[in-house]
Amino acid sequence: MSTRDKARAGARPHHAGPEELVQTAAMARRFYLDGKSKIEIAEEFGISRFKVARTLETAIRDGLIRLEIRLPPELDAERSDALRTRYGLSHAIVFTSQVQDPGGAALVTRRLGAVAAGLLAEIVTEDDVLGLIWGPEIEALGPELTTLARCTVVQLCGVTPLRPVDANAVEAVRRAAAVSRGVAYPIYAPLLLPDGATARMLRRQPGIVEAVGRFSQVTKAVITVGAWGPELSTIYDALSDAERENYRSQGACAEVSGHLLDGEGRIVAPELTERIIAISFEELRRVPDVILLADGSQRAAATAAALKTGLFNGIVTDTGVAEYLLA
Amino acid sequence: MSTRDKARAGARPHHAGPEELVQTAAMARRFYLDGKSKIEIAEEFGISRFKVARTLETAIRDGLIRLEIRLPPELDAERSDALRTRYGLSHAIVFTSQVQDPGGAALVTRRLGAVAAGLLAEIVTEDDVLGLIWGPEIEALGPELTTLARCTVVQLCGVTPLRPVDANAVEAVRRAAAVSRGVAYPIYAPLLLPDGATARMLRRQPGIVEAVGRFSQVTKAVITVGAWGPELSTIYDALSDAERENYRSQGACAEVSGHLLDGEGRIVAPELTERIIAISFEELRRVPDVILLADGSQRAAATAAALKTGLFNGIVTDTGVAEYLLA
DNA sequence: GGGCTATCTGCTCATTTGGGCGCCATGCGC
DNA sequence: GCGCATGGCGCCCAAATGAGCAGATAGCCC
Repeated sequence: MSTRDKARAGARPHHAGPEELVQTAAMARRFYLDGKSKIEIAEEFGISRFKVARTLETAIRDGLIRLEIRLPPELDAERSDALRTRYGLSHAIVFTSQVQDPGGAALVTRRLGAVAAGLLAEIVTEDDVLGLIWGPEIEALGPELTTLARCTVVQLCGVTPLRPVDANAVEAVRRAAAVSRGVAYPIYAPLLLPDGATARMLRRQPGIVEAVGRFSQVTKAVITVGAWGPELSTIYDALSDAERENYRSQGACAEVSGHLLDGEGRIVAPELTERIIAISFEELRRVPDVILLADGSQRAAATAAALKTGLFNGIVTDTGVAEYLLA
Repeated sequence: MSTRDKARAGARPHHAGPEELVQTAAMARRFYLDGKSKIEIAEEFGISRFKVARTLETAIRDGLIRLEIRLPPELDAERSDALRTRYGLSHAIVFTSQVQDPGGAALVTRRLGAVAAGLLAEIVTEDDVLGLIWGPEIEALGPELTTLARCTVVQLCGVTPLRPVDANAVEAVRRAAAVSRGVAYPIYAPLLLPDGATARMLRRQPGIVEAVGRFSQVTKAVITVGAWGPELSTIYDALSDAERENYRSQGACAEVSGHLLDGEGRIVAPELTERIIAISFEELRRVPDVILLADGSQRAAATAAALKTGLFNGIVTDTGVAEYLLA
């Protein structure tokens, strides 16, 4: 009879009869849903277990049986996985962004905040010291935080409110601490100062030294990346035109925690480092989990540069950026 | 951290974070689609293989991963399987019927013919001797036959054309033989005769004895079931009103191969058996594969009775009948 | 604070499973 | 008609897997 099967089948497509279809479906249900073993199924249908295995195999290959992975629609499992594998990350979450959405940049940032809040709720434990940088993504994160283990929260840099919405700049840190019922260490100081001396002096000020002194204890840091352009970087916006152009000519492409990076992730303008109040790359490198928040295609190249620093083992980003990173 | 998971999880639903969702999705893809082993996956994600197993397990349980079995829409895999299991059949195929379809009885019969033709194409081999009873379902089967192994085809009963469409009563046998390029043994004689003597005489006639003599060689028989009512049974339609009522009072409920059955599948009116030209139950019992074609809810009870004879190891029927049989 | 419970975790061992192999029947080209 | 290629089939054996178990840990109730 099986010989006839072959004869009837002809070429590859193997025109299956109703009996075979129904039987295959039954075997698939038995195996995948009822959890029966192939041996049991073979006995039930009076065939060899190898036949069962091959039947299911070809059924999957021919698409008769399909595996559907249902995920909240805002999560992009495929790109998340690709990103994680490609960049060797521990955490990689890509959420879907409607690229064509016109004024949607702010909306994308809000969704980033929600996803990042979910991630923090998931991975932060009581023993963690959570560090938050300052930036629009962090501000979007704040309101979305609803659950958090009782951890300490440390602000990782000063703030330079330039836009009205920045008024609640340190709000995220306070909000995180409130949600987690933990201790908060905000930094009430500008991110960028006129010179290194001022910055050094400020770092020793009470209320600031408490936070800065805890940089080395941070176990999970959430960092944003800025691109070298207006409204895309807190540092860029705080500099003069001449400085902006100067650094651009030096190849500045991205900004991470107040540090400027070129396209290869190397620090340019080390002198700027003196003038900021922010966690350093050396300190960041000792943090077990450093998660990069990056949204918006305008920041795609900057995100790539940031990843090249090797500082990050986690990323939360949108489809657009992910596609750039995977291209 | 896992302890926090539990704390955060709260009750059963386990509100999963994005990281977990994405990771689960990645593991599912690795395991089910890429064919990686759980051990490999465990190594890749830095967890134990047990954790991988449990993650996938709960993902399936919670519906995050779903197995979709795609089948031609006319086939009802679930009921086919249920029928097969419940009645211990080798072949059970249920096709979907639109019950509310008003004049759809004929349409259902046509679909039954198509499905049955597919089944025969699938299971009949060169070595088989295919036996076909006479009835509306068989007539619907004929035109649908397009592929058939080179088998011998034997008609299993005489015909009593009462309706115009019955003119081509033996057409199915000829058609089957033509498609299979095999030998046909039709029976040009009435199914029901006035008395046993006539029937016995006819069975010895040349052209009839060839077919009747081959009843014992049949390896696959296709049988229909009639209900005890007008237009539902070839025998009923051929009897007089008095006889109909007589047999009804004896409990006649179904008609199979010219034999009347009560609700329990027992033969009533054995005297009628003398008057027919049709394969007997004894002969039928020796046929390895006996497939029942039953369509239309009017025949549901009759089908149940027929199955109780234990003659059948296969059935092709529609959803309505299947539901009755499973109720 | 102290046990108790529920849960998660990884382990051992028996079972299940798949890759690769040879066997056999069939179809095909010579 | 006859070898040869092809594909299905089942088996061997090593790898993969699951069931059940024991330890650990945190939450919880008294």
